[in-house]
Amino acid sequence: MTTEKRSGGGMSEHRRARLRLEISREASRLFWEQGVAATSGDQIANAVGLSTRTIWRHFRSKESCAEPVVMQGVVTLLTVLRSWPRQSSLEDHLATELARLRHEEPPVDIADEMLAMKMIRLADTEPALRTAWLMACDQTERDMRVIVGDRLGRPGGDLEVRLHAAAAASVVRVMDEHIGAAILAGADVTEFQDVTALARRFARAIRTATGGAVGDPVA
Amino acid sequence: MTTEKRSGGGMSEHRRARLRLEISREASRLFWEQGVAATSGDQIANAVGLSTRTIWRHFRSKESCAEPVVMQGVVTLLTVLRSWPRQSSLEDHLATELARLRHEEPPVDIADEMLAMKMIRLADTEPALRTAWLMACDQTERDMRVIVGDRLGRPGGDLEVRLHAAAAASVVRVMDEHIGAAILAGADVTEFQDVTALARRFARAIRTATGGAVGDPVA
DNA sequence: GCCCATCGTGTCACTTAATGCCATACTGTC
DNA sequence: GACAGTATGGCATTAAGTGACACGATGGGC
Repeated sequence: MTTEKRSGGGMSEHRRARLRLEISREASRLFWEQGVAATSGDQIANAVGLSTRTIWRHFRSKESCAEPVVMQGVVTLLTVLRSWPRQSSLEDHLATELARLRHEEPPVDIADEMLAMKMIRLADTEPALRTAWLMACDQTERDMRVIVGDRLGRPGGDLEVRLHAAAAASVVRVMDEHIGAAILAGADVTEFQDVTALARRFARAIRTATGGAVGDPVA
Repeated sequence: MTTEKRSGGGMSEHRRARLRLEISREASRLFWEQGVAATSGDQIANAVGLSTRTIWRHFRSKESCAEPVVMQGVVTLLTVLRSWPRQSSLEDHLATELARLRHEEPPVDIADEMLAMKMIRLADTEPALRTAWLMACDQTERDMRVIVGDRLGRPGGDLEVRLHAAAAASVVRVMDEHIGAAILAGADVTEFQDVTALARRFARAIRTATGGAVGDPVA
C-alpha cells in the first residue's frame, strides 16, 4: 500500500504492460507489412482481438502503439544499467550482465528484437513513427538521469548530470540504430554475439560521451 | 536555375519558410495561451488569416505547427556552427559569431526566442508538443552530422561521426532546455548576456561530450 | 500587349483518428 | 455471495487530416 499505488481493484502495472506490449506487437507487425498510413486502428484492434475503443484507452495515438516494442530494444540495456553496482566498472558490469542474459530466463524474445529493429528502420522514412522512436529515447534519457545522478551523487536535475545522461542516452540510441540497420541489411549477426566485445564498445562510447565521468567504479 | 531549384513558378523556399514561421507564431501563441488540446486547426487558420486547408498543406499535423518556432531557438546556433572555419577553435568561433549576432542585423527577434522557450517548456507536460521538440532536435542532429563529418574528414554515415554528432546535438538541446527553463522561471537574464562566457560553456560541453574530437582547429 | 503553364489557395465532401458516455462484464475484498 | 472498483464494448460525436476541383496570382515567352 505504501510502495504500490493500490493493491486491489486496479489492473496491475505488470498486466497492463503485458497488454500494451501485446497490442504493440500486432500494431508493429501491421506497420511493417503494410505501412503506417495503411494500417487503421480498427485493424490493430481486430488483430489483437480487442475493441477499437480499448486500443485508444491504452495508447494516445496510432503511432504510439509502436512505443512498447521499440522500447523493448533499449529496456534490457536500461535494466542492466539500473543494477550497476557502484564498485564495478561499466565494462565489467555490462559484460557479466549481458552474458548472463544470454543463458538466463527469460531468453529475451528474439522476435521482439527484430520487430523493434524494423520499427526503428521504418522510423527513418515514416515521420509518424520517428516520433514514437524519439519519445522512447526521451524516456530512456529520463531514466538515465536517475542512474547517472545516483552514480555521481548529485540530483537528477543537475545540469552536469543531465548533460551526461543525454550523452549516454544518445550513445545507446545511435548504437541501437547502427546495429539494427546493420542486421536488417543482412550483416553477419555473429558480429554482435560476442558480449564481451559488445560491452566494451558500449562502455567505451559512453565513457567518451561523458568525458570519462561515467564508467569507473565509484567510492 | 542551378543553385535555386526553380527560378520561376514555385514559391521560393524562403517565402515558404516565412509563411510557415508566421503560422507557427500564431499556433504557438494559442498553444501557450489556451493549451494544445483546446486549440483547433480552425483557430490557427483564423488567427493567421488563412483557410484551414492551407494550414494542413504546410504542416502535417497540429503539433508540428510549433516546429518552426521551436526550431528558431537552435537554428541560429546551427547557422553559426555551419560557418565554423577549420582553422578556428570552437570557443573563438562561437564567441565572435555570437557577439556579431548581438549587434548585426537582423537583431534576432526576442519575441520568437521567448515563444520558443515557452513551447519547450510546454513540451515538458504536453506529449504532443514534446514530439515537435524532439523532431526539431532530430533535425539538429542530422545537420550536426554534416558539420562534424566535414570537420573530421569522414562521411556523415560513419558511426564515430554519428556518435559525436548526437552528443553535440544533445548538448545543444539540454543547454537550450536548461537556459529556457531558467529564464522562464524568472532567472536573471543578464547571466546569459555575456557571450564570451556562454560560448565557453557551450564549447566546453561539446568538447566533453565528443571526447575532445570536436572543438580544436583542424589542419 | 497577350497567352499559357504552374503553382498556391479556398471550398466542399469525405475518411478516420480519438474522445465522452453509458451499460456491462470482470476481478478481487469482505 | 454481496460489493466496490475497473476494464471493456458499443455508439454517438468531435475534430484532424486528405482528395478533388475551381479560381486567381505570378511569371515567362512571344
